Amino acid sequence: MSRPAAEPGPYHHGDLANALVEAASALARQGGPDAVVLREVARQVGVSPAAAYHHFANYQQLIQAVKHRALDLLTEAMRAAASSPKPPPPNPSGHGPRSAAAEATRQRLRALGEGYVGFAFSEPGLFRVIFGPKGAWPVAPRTGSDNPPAGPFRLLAEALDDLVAAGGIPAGRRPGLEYPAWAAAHGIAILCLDGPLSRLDPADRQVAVARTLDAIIRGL
Amino acid sequence: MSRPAAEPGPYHHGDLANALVEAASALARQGGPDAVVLREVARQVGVSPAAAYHHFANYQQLIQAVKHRALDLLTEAMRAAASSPKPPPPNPSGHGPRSAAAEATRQRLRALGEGYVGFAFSEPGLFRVIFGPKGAWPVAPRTGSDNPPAGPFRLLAEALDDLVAAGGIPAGRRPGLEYPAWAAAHGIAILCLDGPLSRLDPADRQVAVARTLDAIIRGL
DNA sequence: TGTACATCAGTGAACGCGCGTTCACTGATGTAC
DNA sequence: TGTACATCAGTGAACGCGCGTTCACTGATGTAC
Repeated sequence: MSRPAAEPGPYHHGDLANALVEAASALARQGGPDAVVLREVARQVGVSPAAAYHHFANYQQLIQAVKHRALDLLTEAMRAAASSPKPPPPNPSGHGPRSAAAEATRQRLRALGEGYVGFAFSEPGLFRVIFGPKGAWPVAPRTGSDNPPAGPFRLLAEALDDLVAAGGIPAGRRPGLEYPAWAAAHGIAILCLDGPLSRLDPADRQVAVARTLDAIIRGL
Repeated sequence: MSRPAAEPGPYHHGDLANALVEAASALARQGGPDAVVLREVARQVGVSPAAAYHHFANYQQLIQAVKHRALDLLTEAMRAAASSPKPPPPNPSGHGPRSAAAEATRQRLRALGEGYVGFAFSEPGLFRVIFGPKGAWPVAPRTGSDNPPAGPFRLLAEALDDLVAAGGIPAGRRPGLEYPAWAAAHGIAILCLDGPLSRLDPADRQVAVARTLDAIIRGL
């Protein structure tokens, strides 16, 4: 873990604040929230622990910055997953024909979920920092808020709005649908990551995720 | 936190192992995993920290016992919620009539979910211990296992089997349905407890839970 | 029924660890005259 | 153009904390004879 400290650079670092956040994020990637230790962050940058206090009031501010950064990455992962074109699956039996527009939107919604869960699996450390106990949430997402902050919640809300517009779900059922959608994706992610499903082998895990997204989209 | 130590009892406690687990569980109830501190547990019981080592090999064994106990309570809460009789809700519009047996089973499934989430809200400390990072999971729940260990997972699996038997879902869709059901319940619980939804006021939270259970049961 | 003795279940002090944070300080930088 | 000086951004040592764990010990218990 503790590499030999970087060779001493110039006395003034120049951009220590960013360097600290960067190093802290790297530690978070590898080891989650518990690995984000102020002293170790300073060590990585090659600076004394006290130096950090010229740029952050305390530890909370540092971890908060890491959290913010990780949340941005999660948002970006979801956006990328949803915008990469995917062929629609064969029409599922038993429910008759559906509108192509609705099906496409549903597919995009599913891709958002896959992006979310995929990020959790590919960046478990960052995912744990985002939802871990350290640091507060920037803004409380609220249904019906006129302008929710950009992020996973807004992407989800917009996709659901689109699905209503495409006729995929009755408008009367729209309010509060973010909750089940988010809960399902988050639930399967966290159960597989840190919960009792963490012992599933990758194939079974894949199945669990697919079943979950299938079911929740069917149920919206 | 640290009350004045209990008055010294007899030199030999008599049932220190149980007393330690009990005290540790009480701390867990109030403060979650982080509150389960060996030294504090010993303090509560009125015994030196070293005494614990005559009954537990190490801290892991102690927290494991607490986890086990909490898991039993969760199981019991679910069982109780599912067995208390509830009148079926008015037939939801739009999907035509359903068999009464299926509807009753669906209702029981929902009650299981409510029991799960209700436990998370009424015993957040214990819930966090169950799913927290400390201590390992007793047994990995696996779909298709012949005899899964008693617990939430088995209750869920049985209810789903019953729903198939009652004709509530096609048998072909049964495999792996535990995952979406569990994920949805767990997801909404953990998002409301420690996640970004923790700022919802109780009424909104109630709505979020209801929507989630509605959607996932509809989607199974 | 009494006594020696092995065993069990406690004590109290200490160890080593790593943390976030503070303190008085000093080296580097840039601006006013 | 050079110099005094305020300000900024580092240093290194230390503080206080609480943790899990170990150690040599001692008091209580129960069993064999």
